[in-house]
Amino acid sequence: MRCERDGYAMSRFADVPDQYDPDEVEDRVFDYWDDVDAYEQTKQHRADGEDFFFVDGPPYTSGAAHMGTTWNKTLKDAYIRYHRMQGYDVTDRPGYDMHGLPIETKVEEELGFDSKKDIEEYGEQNFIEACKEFADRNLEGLQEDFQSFGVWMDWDNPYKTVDPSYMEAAWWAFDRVHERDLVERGQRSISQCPRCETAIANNEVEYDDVTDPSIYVAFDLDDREGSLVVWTTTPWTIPANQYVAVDEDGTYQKVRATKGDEEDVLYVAEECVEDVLTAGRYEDYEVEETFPGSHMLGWTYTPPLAEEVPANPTEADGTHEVYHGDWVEADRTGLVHSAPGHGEEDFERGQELGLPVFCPVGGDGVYTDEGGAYEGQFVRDANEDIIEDLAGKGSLLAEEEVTHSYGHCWRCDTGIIQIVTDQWFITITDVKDELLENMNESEWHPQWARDNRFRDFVEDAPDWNVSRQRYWGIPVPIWTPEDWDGDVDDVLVVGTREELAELADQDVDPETVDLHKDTVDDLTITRDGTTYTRVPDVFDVWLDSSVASWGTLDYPENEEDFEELWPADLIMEAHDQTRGWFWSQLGMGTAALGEVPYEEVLMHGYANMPDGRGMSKSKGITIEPNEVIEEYGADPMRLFLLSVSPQGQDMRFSWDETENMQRDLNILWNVFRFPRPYMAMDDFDANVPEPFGGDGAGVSVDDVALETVDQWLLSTLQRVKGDATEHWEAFEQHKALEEILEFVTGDLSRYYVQVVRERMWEEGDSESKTAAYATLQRALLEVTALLAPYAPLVTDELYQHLTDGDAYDTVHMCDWPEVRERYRQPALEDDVATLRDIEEAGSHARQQAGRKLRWPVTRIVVDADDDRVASAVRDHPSLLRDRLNARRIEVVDERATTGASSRSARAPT
RNA sequence: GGGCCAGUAGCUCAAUUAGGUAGAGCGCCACUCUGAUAAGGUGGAGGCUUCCGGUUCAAAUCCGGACUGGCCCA
Repeated sequence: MRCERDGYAMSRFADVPDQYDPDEVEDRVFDYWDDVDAYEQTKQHRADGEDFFFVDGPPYTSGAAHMGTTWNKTLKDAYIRYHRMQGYDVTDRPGYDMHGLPIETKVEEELGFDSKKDIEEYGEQNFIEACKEFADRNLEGLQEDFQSFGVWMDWDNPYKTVDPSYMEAAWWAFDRVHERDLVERGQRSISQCPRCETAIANNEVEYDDVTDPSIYVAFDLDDREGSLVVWTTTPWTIPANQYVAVDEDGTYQKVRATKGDEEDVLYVAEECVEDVLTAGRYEDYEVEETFPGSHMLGWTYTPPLAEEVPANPTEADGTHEVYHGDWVEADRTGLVHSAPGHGEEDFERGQELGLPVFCPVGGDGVYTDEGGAYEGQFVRDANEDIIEDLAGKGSLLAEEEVTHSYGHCWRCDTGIIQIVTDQWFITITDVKDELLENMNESEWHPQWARDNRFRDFVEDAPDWNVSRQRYWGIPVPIWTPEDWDGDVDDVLVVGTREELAELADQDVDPETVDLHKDTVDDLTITRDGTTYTRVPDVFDVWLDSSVASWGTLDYPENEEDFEELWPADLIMEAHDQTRGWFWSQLGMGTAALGEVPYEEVLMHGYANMPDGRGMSKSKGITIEPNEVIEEYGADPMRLFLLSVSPQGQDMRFSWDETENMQRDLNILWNVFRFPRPYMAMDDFDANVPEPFGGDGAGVSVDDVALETVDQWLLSTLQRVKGDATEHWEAFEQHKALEEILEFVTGDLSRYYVQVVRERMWEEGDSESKTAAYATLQRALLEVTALLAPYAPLVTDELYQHLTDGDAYDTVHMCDWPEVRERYRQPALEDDVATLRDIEEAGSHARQQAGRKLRWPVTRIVVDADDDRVASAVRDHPSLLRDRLNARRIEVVDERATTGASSRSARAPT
């Protein structure tokens, strides 16, 4: 038994503050939770329940919780609480995504770094340490943020993607993927951030409008008069030109054009002739020939910058020729300058054609010595020289500017460049069918998210470039032999710390080894006389969270939980994760284990501003969760967040609705407070049934003579519980909330309390009064439990009062309220609905007649238009009589009266 | 540029599944009550259902097209 704690007195029916003050409730309940270890007790309480494996999508530790993460964690918390109340032993380990380029760039900013050189000078180890500190700092902030609105997860034991045990989960998975022959090293055209000097994934590219040169260039044909006209916005790729692509089915023309004394013969697509010649400021032209693109295949030309860039393999077979390209459209000129060393399509077609890959640009965006005349220049800076050189040779037909959307690094906003480099891939395109099959094994809410959005993404997904040329990440666990020829079968992939210790030439303690780059880079492996060294890359940070479903269980270090729990029963994230975590988990799960690692997905939306705009911290367009908590409280904020659909649709934050939620909680508070003085006076022995943590003693609704309205309330409550449960099971907790709140404000407050007030005022012993007490007690207990997942703080305080501390230590240990069929009386619910309508009509009549409710009237005449109305009145005469303060209620058959509408009541005679 | 989702009262949402006069709660205004009073009661204002076309006796709903917002992709 508890008694008093820090002024939180529990004596029966006493000390309930007059008003609902969310701030004070929060203070009291947070302290109380600490005092009684409410969270630990609740978990312990369900320890023997059926397992429910929820996996937390780890938020990235580069900032504070915003409204989106707040909504996300509130949803997770509510569903975890609901499942616990349903008896499940729920896995609730929170996670944090702590590696990656975003943190590196923030740390670089803090340290005032501009490039990789600064990092190298500072020292890899120091830099990694700084990144870890940064991530840890933010993690602490997030933990506090999440707890500030009552989220119950295992805060003492979060999974961190930077812990060796977690990193090992990624190594293990990658080893599996390698065993399944899905790891490949190869050249690909990738997006490269020249500032961060690393490859970035397509989904890390952000598109912004920029102004670029727009040039038309003539490539002189070798064996015939005239030139091919190509168009590009990246003059810096001209040095790497290898071929020109046309559409073999398109229509092209040979045009003889003149300006002044000058005469040029140009080849362009028919549809583009007009525009090209206008751009080139030609005065006149004549079409000499019209033919399909196929006619031009095999024509050769001399690249205009051959002299400036001698390294361009001009002599190689098949270079500087015209080929067909599927992607070519009659846009601009209809002939596409192609550089297999840069563009993705250019590269792939070039591979098909067996053309050399010539990329004279380094990872920093600077021309290498292969860049010839442009060596040492940053590509964008070289544009000017290149355009000038082209003009000098008479190859520049036109120079304009164009504003178009262009890819930028998601972190540092530097314009990306396409270059071909060696990267490590997981070739998920080899298991595309399996991915699609596995995808269908998972159930999504809403379903269209899977069948439209996600399917499209999976179908189009290219191989996954998992390597990054950076520092703060999980090192790629590949060791390559000296003089490696590039065959992946010859590399060593290390799957665990144990294995690393066994293989490494140096002493490694698997218990304490840190797996970060600064540690493992120095480790070598010698096998059969050959020394292997680690590749320098780290993993794409998306790979980190892709292994969360086993990383959260510390697998492979701990095998037991994995065997029992995996795959996840449920995950829930916002719709941006279709390309993110939903995808990376499916990809990694399939590649490593052949399975999708989650069974159910709840995909919610984004938290937008009240006017519908997206929130943006950098633009200062945000509403911060702590502002809302300060203004209206944590419970009201949660109630609002949980009052909107969690299925795919964006939410507009609403201050008004949050205020309404506070108002509704205030009504609940008032209803709860109302009977307490009377109960105290009568020393009412309140009952707390066992599912609510009590011993079942005291006066329950089964021990008293329930009156009609009591029975009605209990019946309605059963309906609400039934509906609420159905809504929760369908992942529509917002509909459940709406019904519960409607019950509280509409049924409990507005009707039941009004009806039973007079019974409370009866002096001395009264069966009727006791029945009302028991009914209210029961209804309040159940409502409190129903609202516990939504408003965990205030409901716990109400619960303490309702149980007088003589039950569980927290409402969150209660079972989810069950429907009791024996209390159901649908006919009575209908009758009372009718009576309430009549009462309303009666009140109206009184109002119009100027007779206040305190003045009794001798009779009220109900003009019934059907039998059900008539019988409702006849079956419950006293209820209506009391409500309308009439001596007599009469029902008149509709045929006997005229002019009155149905269910109307006439006041007074 | 392409895909998906959304657009209904001041706010949050119903009604769209199978076309049939657009509803609720809150907020607002007026009146009222006063033994839960930041509660309760009665009445009221408030909508060309984003816009434009089409199908139909009939469209918020079905079809086509725009616009706006969100996410994703290029």
